[in-house]
Parts: sequence; C-alpha cells; structure tokens
Amino acid sequence: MGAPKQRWTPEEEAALKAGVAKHGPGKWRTILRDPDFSLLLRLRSNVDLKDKWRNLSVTAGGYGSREKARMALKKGRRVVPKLTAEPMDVDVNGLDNVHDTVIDAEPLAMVVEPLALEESPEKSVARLDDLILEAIRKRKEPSGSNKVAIAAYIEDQYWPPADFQRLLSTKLKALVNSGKLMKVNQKYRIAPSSPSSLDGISAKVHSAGEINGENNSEQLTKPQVDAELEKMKVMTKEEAAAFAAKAVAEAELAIAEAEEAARVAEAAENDAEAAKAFLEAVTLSVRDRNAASTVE
DNA sequence: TTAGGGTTACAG
DNA sequence: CTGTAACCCTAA
Repeated sequence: MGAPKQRWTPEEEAALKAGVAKHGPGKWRTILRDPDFSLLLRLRSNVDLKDKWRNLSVTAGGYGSREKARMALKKGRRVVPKLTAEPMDVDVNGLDNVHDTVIDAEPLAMVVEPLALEESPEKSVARLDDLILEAIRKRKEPSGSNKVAIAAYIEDQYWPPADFQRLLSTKLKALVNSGKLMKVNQKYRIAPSSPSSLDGISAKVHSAGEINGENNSEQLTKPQVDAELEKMKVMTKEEAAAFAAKAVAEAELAIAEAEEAARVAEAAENDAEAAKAFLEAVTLSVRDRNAASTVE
C-alpha cells in the first residue's frame, strides 16, 4: 500500500551527521553533492536533510528553533539561549530531566566530553598499551615484533595521532621497564609473567575477520578502558578520518591525540547499531571513491 | 537554496 | 488525543 513515510535509516542518518561534520550545518546541497554521501542520500533532497537535521536536533536535546517554544511551554523547561550547532552528541535518552545538557555554542565543544577530562593522557596511554599488546599478539612473530612492525600494525588498523611514533617509543620503553614486555634484539615480546594463558590460544579467531580484543591481560585492563577500546576497534582509518576531518581542521591545536578523534566519532553514533551502519556507509563511499576517482 | 512555519501520517 | 517524524509550502 501507499508508502507511509520514508523513515530515515541509520545509514542515512549517519551519512547526514558525517556530512554536517564535514561541511557544516546548512550546507545541505554541498553535502548532497559530496560523492561521499550522494550515494547514501541520493533518495533525499536538500530539504529533507534540513528537516531531518532539525528533527535530529530536537531529539538530541538541542533546541531547533521550532521545538524551543513547544518545549518551553510544555514542561516549563528553562529557556536555554544556546546556539546548538551540532546535535550529534548529547546523550539525553530516556531521561526527562536533561540535566541541562550543556551544548556549547562552539562547534569544538562537542569533542570535549565531561567523561574523561581529568586524566585524558592517562587513558590514552593506557589504551596504547592494549594496542601494543594486541599488535604483538596478533602478529604472532616467534621472536617478537620490532617497533616498526608494531607501528605499522597500529597505523594500519587505527588512526593514531600525529606524534604517535614518539608516544610509541615512550610507551614501549615503559612497558619494558615495568616488565610487561621483553626487549630482545630490537624486538619486543610479551613477557611470560602473565597469569592467564595468553599464549595466543585465541585459536578460534573470529572468522568474520574482526579484530579480536581479548582482554585476557594484565591489571591495567579495566572494564572501562575495554569498553572504549571496543569502540575504537570498529573504527577504521577512513571512518575516523571522515568524522575527524572537520574537527581536526578546526581544533588542531586542541587535539593533541587521536583520542579526540575517537571521541568525535564515538559521539556521532549513539549506539552500536549506528556505528555499524556508518561503517557500511563509509565502506561504500570509499569503494565508490576508489572506483571512480576524480569525480565531480 | 535555505530557514521556518504548516500539514499529514503514524505511534503510544 | 497527544507527541513525533516525514513531508510540503513559501519567503528571503
């Protein structure tokens, strides 16, 4: 029967967010023309994008300009004179009491989450720990892996910060000192002092080709870190770059590490579903881009 | 082309 | 019936 309403799919929604992140809100036509999104949003018009973004802004806790009045009248919510440029983050789901969701007017503010604001460097380093171990473990080199190999693995799988090399060197040294790693002839191996059997018995590796993140590790593996790591694992270079492109360009000075990029991407998707959707979206986009270079 | 107001369709 | 999401219309 008559198509009720063409509801927005997570893919389209993700593409829209990515488009806004890249070109900025308001540039609907530009986003639509962008080869990265034209495929996913080909069924939508610029007006559709605008309307969707408006609706999105509403549910995200941001006040469009339309619901502002409605909300104010409805619940007597305090009139917050905020600009709300990016509604993509802000987790105000379920709760009626939005605890004032401070959406700063600054577009950059969105990368600054109240989660880890006190010890960002700490967490970042801790995460790098896991990546290093993962790299070594995955490569399964009998004699261990050298720094170059480790770096190559991580850079290939993730989106490391600019000063990644330096961080890696520092961290490797620290890991050796702490006894977590052994350095043998320029090569690093996982120290055998581990309690559990991390002998790489992850025999039944995921056939899906997913990056395995067994947290069978040391004391430093906290559930929190693991959760974040999990998010990062599903993030490819292209994926992170797409979202981080704008953020990096505008807040290059504020972003000292890829941590921020990860946050941006993380904020973009409200749940794993959206993340998956976006992954597919980007995959398609990249494929298209490679297939037909120089398209305009 | 975009921003905003208005309308219709659908869910609770 | 009420609120929300998608859609439509129009001024700027």
